[in-house]
Amino acid sequence: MKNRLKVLRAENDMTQAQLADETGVSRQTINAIEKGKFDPSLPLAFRFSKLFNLKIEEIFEDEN
Amino acid sequence: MKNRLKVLRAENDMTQAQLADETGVSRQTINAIEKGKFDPSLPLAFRFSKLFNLKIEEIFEDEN
DNA sequence: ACTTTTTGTAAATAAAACTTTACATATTGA
DNA sequence: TCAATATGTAAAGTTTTATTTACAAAAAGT
Repeated sequence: MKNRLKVLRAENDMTQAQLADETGVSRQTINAIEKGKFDPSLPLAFRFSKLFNLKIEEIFEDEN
Repeated sequence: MKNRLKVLRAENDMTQAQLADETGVSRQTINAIEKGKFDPSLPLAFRFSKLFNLKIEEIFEDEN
């Protein structure tokens, strides 16, 4: 599962720590997701979605 | 997190076992998600989405 | 009424998501 | 160049998602 979090952060001038803070997870979790170590839970995906005003499908791409 | 899986199954005339089969999880997992015991992972949410040709947001509703 | 199919549920286990602490490296900026 | 901020990563632990086996109850079909 690919994601555009790094770009979205850049566009919104946010650090990993800020994004973590706004979505209620740890900075390491954001880093791990950006680095593709694991996928976020569905609830967390919804929080990204609301924060960036984008559909989940516009943030995450299910490869395969 | 609410979901419309039960209704979508009904509309598509599927049993929990069939949905489980088509999305690659166990029947108990489908039952638990329908009953609200837990939320699906993001990858599983994408599989429901593709199967029913609906956006994740049209299947799952993030209450709160 | 009886049988088959479907749904609900439970317990034990496994796997994935996420936390905390901690430290190392990279980037920015004074 | 030095200090501060941001990012990458690792290990150990907790929580959440999912599996397997198994059985009971409800619904549907004959």
